[in-house]
Amino acid sequence: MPRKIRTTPRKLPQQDRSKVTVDAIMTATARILTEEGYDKASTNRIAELAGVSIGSLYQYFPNKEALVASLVADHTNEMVELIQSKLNDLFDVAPEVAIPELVKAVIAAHAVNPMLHKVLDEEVPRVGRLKQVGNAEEQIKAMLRGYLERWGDCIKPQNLDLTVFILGRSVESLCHAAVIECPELLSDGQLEQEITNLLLSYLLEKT
Amino acid sequence: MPRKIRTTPRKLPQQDRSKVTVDAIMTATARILTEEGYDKASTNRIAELAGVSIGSLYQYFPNKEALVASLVADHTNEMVELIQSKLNDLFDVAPEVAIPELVKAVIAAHAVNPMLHKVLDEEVPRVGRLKQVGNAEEQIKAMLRGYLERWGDCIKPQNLDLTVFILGRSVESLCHAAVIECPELLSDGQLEQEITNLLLSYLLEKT
Amino acid sequence: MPRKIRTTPRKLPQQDRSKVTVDAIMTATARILTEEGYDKASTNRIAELAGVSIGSLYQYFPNKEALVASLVADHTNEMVELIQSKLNDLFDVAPEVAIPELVKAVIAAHAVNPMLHKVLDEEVPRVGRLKQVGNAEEQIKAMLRGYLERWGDCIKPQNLDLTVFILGRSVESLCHAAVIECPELLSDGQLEQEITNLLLSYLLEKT
Amino acid sequence: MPRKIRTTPRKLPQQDRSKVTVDAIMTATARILTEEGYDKASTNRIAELAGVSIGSLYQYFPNKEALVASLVADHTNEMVELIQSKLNDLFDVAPEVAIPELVKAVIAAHAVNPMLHKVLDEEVPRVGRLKQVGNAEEQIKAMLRGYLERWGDCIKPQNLDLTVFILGRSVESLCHAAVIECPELLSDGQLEQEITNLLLSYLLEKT
DNA sequence: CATGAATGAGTCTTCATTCAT
DNA sequence: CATGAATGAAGACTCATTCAT
Repeated sequence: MPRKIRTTPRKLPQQDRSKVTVDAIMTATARILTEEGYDKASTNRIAELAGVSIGSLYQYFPNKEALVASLVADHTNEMVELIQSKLNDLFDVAPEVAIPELVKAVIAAHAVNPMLHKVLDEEVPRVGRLKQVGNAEEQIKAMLRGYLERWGDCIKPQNLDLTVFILGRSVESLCHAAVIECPELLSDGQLEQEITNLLLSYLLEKT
Repeated sequence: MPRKIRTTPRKLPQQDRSKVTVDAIMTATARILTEEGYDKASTNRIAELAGVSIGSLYQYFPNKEALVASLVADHTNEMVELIQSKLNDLFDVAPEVAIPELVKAVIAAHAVNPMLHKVLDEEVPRVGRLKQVGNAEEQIKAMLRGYLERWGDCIKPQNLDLTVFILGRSVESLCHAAVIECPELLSDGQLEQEITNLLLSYLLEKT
Repeated sequence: MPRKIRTTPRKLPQQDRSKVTVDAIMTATARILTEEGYDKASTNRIAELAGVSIGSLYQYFPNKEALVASLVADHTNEMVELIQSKLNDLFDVAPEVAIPELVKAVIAAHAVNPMLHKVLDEEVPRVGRLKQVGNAEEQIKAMLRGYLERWGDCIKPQNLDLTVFILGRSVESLCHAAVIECPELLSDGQLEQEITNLLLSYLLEKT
Repeated sequence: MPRKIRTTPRKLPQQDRSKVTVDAIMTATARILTEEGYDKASTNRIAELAGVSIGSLYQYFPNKEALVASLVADHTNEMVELIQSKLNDLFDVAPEVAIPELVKAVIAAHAVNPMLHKVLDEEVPRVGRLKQVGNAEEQIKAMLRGYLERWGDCIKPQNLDLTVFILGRSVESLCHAAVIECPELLSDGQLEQEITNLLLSYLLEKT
C-alpha cells in the first residue's frame, strides 16, 4: 500500500493577492498541460509561467499531486454540475425527450475545455485522482438511477444496476470520443442524433 | 513539435540468444508494469529483473519509449487478432447471431491480460503509442464497416460511418469497463447479455 | 572565513507586549527543539507555534542563528548561575565537603531541562554558539581556579591549570552523561557518590 | 517514530574503477566536513570535489545519511581498533602500567584525524550514527569491564558497572578535549600524565 | 509595529542513456 | 556482443528571509 500524501490545498487564499496567485498557478497548470503535455508540467515551469515563485506554489499546494488534483477537481466539478443540473430538470420528463437532452448536456460538458479534458483523461496519473472523479461518477450514476426508477414502467431493461452502467458508460465514452475525435460530426447534430438513437433504442423498443 | 524518436526496435533478433534476451526484457517490463506500475518501471529495474545488463537492453531498444511501444504493440496485436479472426468468421452471419459473438470476442480480448491492459491504458504515456493502437483501431473499424455493408439491408441505421463509430466505441468501452471494473457481472453473462441488447436494439429495431 | 552574522537580539524588548512576544518565541523554539528536534525547527514553524507572525519573529531576532543563540545563552546562564552561586558559597569550604556539593550542583544544573540540554548539545550547529558557552565555561573555570588556589595547600596536584582542566571537564562530562544516559543511577545517589570519589581521590590522596 | 531509511552502502565496489570512485567520495566528504563544516557538505559539492558525477555518488550510497554514516563507521573503527588492540595487549598488565598505556592509546586514537573527529562529534546529526558509535562504545566498555574484573582485587571501586562508566567517560572526554583544545599540553606529556593520575588515584588509592 | 504573502537559492535524489572495458 | 560504471540534466520540494500592506 502506497504511502498516503495529502492532495488537498495547503491553505486557502484569504487576501486578494493570494487568490490571484492561486488562479495564476491553476491557469498556468492548465495551459502547460493542454499545450505541452503532462511531462512538461514541472512545478518549476508552472510557477514560472504563472509569473510566481516556486515557493509561492508550494505555499498553496503541498505537492505536485495536490496541484493537479485540484485542477482535476475543478474541471470535473464544472462538467458534473452541468450534467447534474440538467439531469435534475429532466427528472419528470419522459425518456423520449429527456435522453436527447441528456446527450446534449453531456456533449456540452465535454466541450467546456476539451483539450484539458483530454489531457486529464489520458496523461495524468490516475493515482489520487480517483477520489474526485469517482465521487462525481457516483453522483451522476445515482441521479441516473433515480431517473430510471422514476420511469421504470416505460423502459425495457429491468436490471437497473446494469442499465445505469450501460447508459452511463455509453454516453460518457461516446460523447467524449465525439468531442475529441469528431467535432465536425457534432456541429451538424448527426452524431448527437445517433448517440440518442442508440440510447433510446436500448431503453424503449420492444424486441 | 517534439523531436522525433524512433520507436521501432533497433534490430530484429536473429540469433536465438537475442530472441531470448528480448523476450526476457519484454516479460520483465510487463511484470513490473502490472505489479508495480509505470513509475516503478525504470529501464535499470527492467534490465535487472530481466537478468540482463542495462547495456543489452539498449542493444535491442533505442530508448525506453520504443520498449514500451513494443509491449503495447504486442499486446494490442494479441487483442486485435482475436477480434479480427472472429469478425472474419462472422462475415456471413446475421447480426442476431454475430453481435453476441462479437461482444464475446471483445470481452475475451480484454481478458487476455487485464492488468497489463489496464496499466497500458491508464498509466503509460500516450506519446508514441498512438500509431500502434490507431492502426489496430482502423483495421477493426474497416472490418466492421465491411460487415455492416454486407448486412446493410437488415439494419436500421443508414449512415455507416456513424454506425461504425457508435458500434466500435460502445463495444470497446463497455467491454473494457466490464473487464476492468465489474468482472463479477461478467462471469454470469448478465453484463455481456446487456451489452448485446444495447447493440442489437440499435442495429435492428424499428422505431 | 564566513560572513559575519550578528547573533545578538536586534533590539531589547522595552514594552510589555514585546517581552511577551519574545518569550512566546523562545518558548516555542524550546518546545519544538525538545519535542521534534532541530531540523523540524524552522522559523516559520516556531513563529506559528508562538502564535506570532514570521515578520514579528524577525522584528526581534535578525536571523535564525541569533534566535537559537539566544536560547542557548538563556539556558546556559540558567545552568551556570546555579553552579556559580554554589561555587561561591563553597569558597571557604574544604574539598571533602565542597566537592560533593559541587557534583550535586552540576548534576542539578544539568537536570534543569535535560531534553533541551541534550538537543542543544547534540543537534544544534555549533557555529555561533561558542561565544556564549565559551564565556560561561571561562567564568566557571576561573572560579574553580580561585577555589583551588584557596585550598592549594590541601590538594595533591600542583599545576593548577591542568587541574582546572581535568576537574572541569570531568565533572561536566560525567554529570552530563549521567543525566542524559543513566538517570536511574542518579536517583539513588550511587553515581553521584562515585563521581565524587573520582574527584576526591584525585585531589586529596597521596600516592 | 521517524521513517527508517537505509544507511548501508547500496552496493560494494567490485571493479577497481569503482573502488577508486568510492574512495574519492569518502575522501571528499571528509575534506569538506573538516574544512567547511557539515552544512556545506551537500551531496553535489561532495561529488564535485570527488571529481565524480552526482549519479555515481548515489550508485554507492542510497542517500546522504548513508554516506555520512559510512564515514563515521570508518573513522570510528579506525579509532576503536587502536584502543581495542592495546586493551587486549594490556589484559594481564597491572593498572599501574596499563592505565598510562590506555591513556596513551586513547589520545593516539583521537589524534588519528582530530579535525574530522571534532566535526563528526559536534556537527553531524546524531540520527542513525548511534548504531555504529554505540556498538563501538559497547565493545570497549565490555573489554574495560573484563579488565577490571581481571584486576578486581587490586582496585578500590567495587561496583564495576559504575567504574566502567566513570572510567570510560573520563578517558574519552578528557582525551577528546585534550586533543581538540590543548594539543600544546599534550606534546610534553603533562596533560597525559595528569589524566593518568586522575584514573590511577580513583582506581588504586586507599581513603 | 504586526502581518503573512512572496521569494528563490539551494537541497536531495532519480533515471534514461552512453561508452570504456 | 555483453557488461555495468559513470553521467548529468532535471525534478520536487524546503526554508530563511524580505517587504508591501
